[in-house]
Amino acid sequence: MLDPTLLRTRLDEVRAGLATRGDGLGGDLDRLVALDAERRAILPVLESARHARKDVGERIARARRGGEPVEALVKAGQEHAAAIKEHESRLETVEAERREWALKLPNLPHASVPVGRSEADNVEVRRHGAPPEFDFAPRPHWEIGPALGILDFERGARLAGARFAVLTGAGARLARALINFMLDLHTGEHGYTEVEPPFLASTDALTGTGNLPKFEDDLFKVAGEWDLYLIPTAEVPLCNLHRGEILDGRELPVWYVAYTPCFRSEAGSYGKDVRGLIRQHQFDKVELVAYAAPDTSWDVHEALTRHAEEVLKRLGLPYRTMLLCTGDMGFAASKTYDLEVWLPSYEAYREISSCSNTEAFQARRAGIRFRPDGRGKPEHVHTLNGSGVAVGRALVAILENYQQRDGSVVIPAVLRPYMRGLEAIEPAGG
RNA sequence: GGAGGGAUGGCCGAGCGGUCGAAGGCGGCGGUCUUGAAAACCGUUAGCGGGGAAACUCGCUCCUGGGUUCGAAUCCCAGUCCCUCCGCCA
Repeated sequence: MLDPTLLRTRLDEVRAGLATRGDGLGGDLDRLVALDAERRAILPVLESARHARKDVGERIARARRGGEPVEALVKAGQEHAAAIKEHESRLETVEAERREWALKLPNLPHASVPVGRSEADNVEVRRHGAPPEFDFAPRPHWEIGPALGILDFERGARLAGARFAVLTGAGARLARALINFMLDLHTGEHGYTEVEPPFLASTDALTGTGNLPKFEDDLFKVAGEWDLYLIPTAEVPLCNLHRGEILDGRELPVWYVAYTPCFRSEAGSYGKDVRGLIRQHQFDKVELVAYAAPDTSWDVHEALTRHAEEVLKRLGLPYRTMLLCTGDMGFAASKTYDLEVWLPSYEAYREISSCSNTEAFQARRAGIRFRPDGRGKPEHVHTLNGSGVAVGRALVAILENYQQRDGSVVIPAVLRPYMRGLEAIEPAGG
């Protein structure tokens, strides 16, 4: 949610900022501003009516104690009550519509974000490692995995349909090794607190992060009388951990990391990445979330991005860091870095992590505030999130970048302790 | 799934439908006493939104949402969460 004061006082800037996202929402803003003005007009009228009612109530109590007649006062009270009811219902109507509009507006891009229309306008900020050079024809992971007997798409489909896969043996173990390696790195060296949250979330939680009301189609909803969805990312539970709370500013920033499976219906992505593990309905991810005071959140954003990069560095995977342009950013983000890992099968860098600062956008929706010095007026915190990193895509990157001529796949050194010392996954008996 | 009990300020805990935003205690803060501290004593201490330069002032807030009433922490209905017992279960 955008700052309502900003909407009131600097409408033109907001309009210009949102336009760079290319969502095309000029008229929406006018309606929103009108509703806001209407709300603010009703409020003082309603409040003075309430005051009058309260006043009459006290006079009745006093009259009664003094044994005086109260009929006229009661009559006046009834009239006030009727007026209040009327104003309240009007306010309710206006407020409901205002909120509906407000929740559908995306975040304003930060000034340092390049203006652009699509992926093509993103800016590379740094690069690490170089794509491997093979002296044989490298194969894509959807051939390597099944050949090694560690990855099975047919059986995934048998269990749940298209875009589901099964990992077996060393494949399953590799996924678990990646999860444990990442969690150990972030908790042990980067200072994160590990969380194991519910894997389902309520409408309120998903509204807090910005997934609802606009993107319900991307979610799996639980059938029956449940107000629950499968989480599309651990960002949802981690950002809602402190929903409705007032934090102590002296304890900021706070850092959370969680491993969870993630579930996305990927509606609207038909035909994209149909082969392999790149785009699945279910995938594992280790997610980083930070709550920061506004004056440090941009430093925290850089730090969090570096924490995600460290995973790729230690895994020895070549990657580059991209600053997303205005047109390619997610709904809640004010600024986003994507980490893209080299995938030989695509002969391209593909997204493996996305690190965003949402500033107060989510905090305003979710009511997360802090008191700077532990006292005084609460302000909204800034929330940040980043994949640290996507497990499925990391597994893909390892299979493809570490493949050998004989069909085996070398295990990156940092993962071997998690693989009982296994140095490579061999074709024969894994 | 069945049967009960509960939700009040930072915490504990009172609260006949009418100056109740709420007794009392603890904790916190300020002070007296003391070389210093403790103890004791005195005072003070909820949040949110709006108006005002300020003193101050208006509204909302006793789990949430409805209802009854001139007036609800208090009465009625629905829901959420927590606890105990039974059943079931990893």
